[in-house]
Amino acid sequence: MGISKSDYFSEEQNEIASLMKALGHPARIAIIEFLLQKKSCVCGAIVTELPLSQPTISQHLKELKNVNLIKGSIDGNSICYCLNQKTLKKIQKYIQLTIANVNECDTRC
Amino acid sequence: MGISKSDYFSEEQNEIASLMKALGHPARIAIIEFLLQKKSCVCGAIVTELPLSQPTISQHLKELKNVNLIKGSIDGNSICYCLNQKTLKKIQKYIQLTIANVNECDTRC
DNA sequence: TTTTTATATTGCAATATTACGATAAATAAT
DNA sequence: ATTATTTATCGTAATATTGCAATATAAAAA
Repeated sequence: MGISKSDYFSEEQNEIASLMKALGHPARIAIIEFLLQKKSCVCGAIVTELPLSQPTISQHLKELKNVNLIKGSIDGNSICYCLNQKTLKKIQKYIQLTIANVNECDTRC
Repeated sequence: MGISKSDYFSEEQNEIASLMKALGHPARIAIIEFLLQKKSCVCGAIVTELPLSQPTISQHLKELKNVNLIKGSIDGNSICYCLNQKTLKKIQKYIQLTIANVNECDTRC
């Protein structure tokens, strides 16, 4: 249906899935990487950097903002976006606590 | 358009985005977590565990398999799915090399 | 061989995502 | 005050995702 039954999963599972989903587009990965390099954090610079139109970038920024991966602050005429350390650390921590200790398949497989 | 201009981004950006996208659904997060706990790695067990129909689970498993997050091996009548350590490590490494060293916004923000 | 069990595939409806032109809104510059 | 600049929003078309019933497939059990 295109609807995901989020009620059936834990809050953490839903939250992590939301964050992963937000990172699940190359443009948004590129935005995150751009902000990590801190070349600039002004929206216009991102629009210049990426091969997408201004409305499209604005939409991607909104999605990243919706899950608190970035935050934007008004800076005169323009808007300065920067990464939300707290949320990124949350992802990192999740990866550490789960994925980090995978083992090879045991004999059952 | 629903089409993402993947040609415009780097191979790594596209690959990471694909992996994140595959993790961008609570059911698939739940599947990964289930396999991490290794209660069992047979498909049927996952169907029993999750509140989704068998075809839906099968579809989610297919998506995880498509990006090499899991691999399945035939075990008689059933199929044993297990995590692909290599791919999970790739995610972990990416997180380490990027997200892990975020700093707070500087004076420009 | 027939039946059961386990998983995959097909087909389809509902919804979501992606992209962008046009336009709005809001501040800056002239 | 007018114009330019910057970002957001609206509207819309194209495509993708999600979910499941029905059905197919394939091995196991009877």
